[in-house]
Amino acid sequence: MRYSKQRELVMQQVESLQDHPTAEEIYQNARKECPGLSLGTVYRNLNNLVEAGRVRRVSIPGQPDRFDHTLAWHGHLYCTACGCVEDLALDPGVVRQLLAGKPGHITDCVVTWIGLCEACARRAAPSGAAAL
Amino acid sequence: MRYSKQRELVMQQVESLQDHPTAEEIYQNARKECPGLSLGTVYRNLNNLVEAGRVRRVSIPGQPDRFDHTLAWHGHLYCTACGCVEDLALDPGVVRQLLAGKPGHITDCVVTWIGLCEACARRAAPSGAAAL
DNA sequence: CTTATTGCAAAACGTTTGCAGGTTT
DNA sequence: AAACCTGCAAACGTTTTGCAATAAG
Repeated sequence: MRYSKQRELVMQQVESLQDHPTAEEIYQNARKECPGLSLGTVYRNLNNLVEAGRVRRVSIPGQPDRFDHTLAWHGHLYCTACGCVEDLALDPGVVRQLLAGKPGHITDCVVTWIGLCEACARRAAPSGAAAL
Repeated sequence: MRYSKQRELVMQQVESLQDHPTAEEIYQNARKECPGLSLGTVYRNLNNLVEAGRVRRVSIPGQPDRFDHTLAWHGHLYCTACGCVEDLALDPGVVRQLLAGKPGHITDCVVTWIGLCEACARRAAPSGAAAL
């Protein structure tokens, strides 16, 4: 893979916008530093970086793909209220159990929680009310 | 929700094509019994049925949505070789741990395994060779 | 000099929607 | 008759692609 200003810029954006940006968000931010940048190039470079293992793709059902600079295994919480995506760690024991004794040949396991993030949950049930 | 021939036909297809059909597959099959059926109607009815809780939507990253008649909680294995999607049960203890102690207010948890199904894994590593 | 990479625009893809007409209740 | 549902076709949002021009090695 040959060096390119655009690719490094995309990489930097994924690292600095740590909140799992979409391609569009990366494009809008990167354009400030490189006005001629095109959205197609952002997509192409995100695919390059994912394939090279420098970036992870985060797919949330019904949403555009997001991109994550954290390479270590983790899951994501998608908040249906504010739309944010938060990293959620998983106990190593649970991860082991998730992968153990499965048929076939597992190469990856994606875990996504759907619900409200902590801030939105607090907003929804203010006065210390029980939150399921 | 008012009765309609088309909706019941879509429901039947999800039940009889038990291998998590896509909207397109449901459309192609249902058209044999109802030639005038349109793809838009299939999508509209799948959305109705999902909203009514009679059908579950299965989202696999980078793939068109699939639909599942099994309502009980379970995960899916997506085979990158043949493209099939298989149900995979999860130990109730693991499910409890997946949901316990999470911040916010979790309403659902999606678990998807990526790899090879049993048949494709056997094909890839024939003579009893170690798999992973 | 060779070939990866770019910007652009068009197209692909899965899915949704507006509308006029047909069905269900 | 009122409300819902349909087929059709156009539109949508996201992502990919073909191309001629540019930049990297």
